[in-house]
Amino acid sequence: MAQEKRLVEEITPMAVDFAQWYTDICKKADLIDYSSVKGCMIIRPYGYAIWEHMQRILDTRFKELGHENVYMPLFIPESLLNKEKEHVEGFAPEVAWVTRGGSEELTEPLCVRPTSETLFCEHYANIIRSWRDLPKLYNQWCSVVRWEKTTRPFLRSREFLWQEGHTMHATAEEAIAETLQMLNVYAEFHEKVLAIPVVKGRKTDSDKFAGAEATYAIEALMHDGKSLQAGTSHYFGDGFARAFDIQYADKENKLVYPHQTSWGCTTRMIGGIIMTHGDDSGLVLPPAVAPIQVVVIPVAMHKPGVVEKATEIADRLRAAGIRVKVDVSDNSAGWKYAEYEMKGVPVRLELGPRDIEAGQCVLVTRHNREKAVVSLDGVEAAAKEKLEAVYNGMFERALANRQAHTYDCRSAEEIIAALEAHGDGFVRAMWCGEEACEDEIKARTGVSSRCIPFEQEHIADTCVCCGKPALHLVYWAKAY
RNA sequence: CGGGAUGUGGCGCAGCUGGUAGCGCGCAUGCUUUGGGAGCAUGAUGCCGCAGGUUCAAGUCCUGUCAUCCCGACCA
Repeated sequence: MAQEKRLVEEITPMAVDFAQWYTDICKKADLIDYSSVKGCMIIRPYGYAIWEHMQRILDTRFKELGHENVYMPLFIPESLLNKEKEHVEGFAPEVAWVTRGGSEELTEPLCVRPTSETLFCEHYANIIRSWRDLPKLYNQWCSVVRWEKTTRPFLRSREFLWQEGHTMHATAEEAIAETLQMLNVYAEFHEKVLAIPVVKGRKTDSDKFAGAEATYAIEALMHDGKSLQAGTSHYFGDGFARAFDIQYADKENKLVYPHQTSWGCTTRMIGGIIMTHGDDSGLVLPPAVAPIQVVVIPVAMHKPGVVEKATEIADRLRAAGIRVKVDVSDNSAGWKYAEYEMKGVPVRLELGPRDIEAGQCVLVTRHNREKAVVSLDGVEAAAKEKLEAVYNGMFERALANRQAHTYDCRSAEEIIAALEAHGDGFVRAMWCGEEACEDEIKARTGVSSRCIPFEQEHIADTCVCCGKPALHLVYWAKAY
């Protein structure tokens, strides 16, 4: 029996082993391969194509908002990295160093950038002279290196791809507005493009970026109830400007310090897609970033006219602006169904001799496997409708999952009980603002503070930990 | 970085008290098939993760190392 043979045994079920399920998808959907260096993954064409769509959409948005792309060097001299105290203390433990060039020891070690604040600052110090030079709205797409101890594909690799925006502004107000604007860009990108609902908020001081005055982040809840920080935006005040001696002459000809921001998001978002939308059959891709939006599967391919018709339909869809692949390989139709489900293709179009005769085809949406028979006349519009339906279905399902796993708690005991009863998820609880309470909650319940959400609610008067008057509602969760 | 597990054809695994490496899937070729991972036939593919050591002899024993996974501490 086919059942005994378990032909479809590619992916470990989520319920059996979530981490293995995740890794299986990364490998079996052809997103990545491992390399010979720990934590450095090979992003394969299918995975990279997803990243390219993310890049294209974000880059367009950044440019609409006035940002310009630049490229900064890969290396940072040790002395430059050391200029801002908190920054270097935060990053030093995970920095990779180059100490030799060819056969010569370098007189000064070079750090492989873990982030580029220092490089941008050094440059800004040279080019910002007058209030007329502001704002500076720079962004770069690059990879950075952080020598992580525990690594996982997309979620935590030693080298990862990202974009980092670094901006300089005349006033604090303007810089803060930029910080929040970019956080909103990220939030909107996640919700409208990736179909991942996010919580926007501010990080607590203990979780702040090294050297930042305030760090804002978006947090998304994954299938296993853990939270993924999916994008961050930092406000630096003039701290780096002072450390790097960046000054400009304002309109009164006084020398003043500009105010700075930085913001970034990474290939980690691909991990977020996997863990938000994936299922036991594999990846489920948001249509907007899917390398293949519609896969056309000719059924009974050997019969005359089937391949021709499938190709014709594919051409029509392509002409309508849809990313299409028609699979004419000699695998069976069933094999192809499974294959493209594994790869998360949002819509499958089945076309066989009976369909052709009837002037119709079958459209199957990946996220819920619903089949619909549609007329070949106007198949373009039908496919677009389905892509829209996939997006909507994905977002609603992810939102419902988050709501089902968000718990309001008033004590550590309630937190423990809620997680025990309903599984890991977001805990919403009031906090007094003391780091000691943050630490204690983490020690007692396992959840750490994720963010202080912009959308505040007053669900209790007192801190969930110490019972003193509460300052904020905080989202807590186990985190990636 | 601490605790645990695992490295054997592309993938999944077997290989006992050391004795010249095997199975399933996949892959190649041919024929028959094709609406949910097709069948038969023939065939190819191994520095047993890597480096040392013990031994007449190492996939097997010992040491080290690298990688992957899990649990902690740290982090996008």
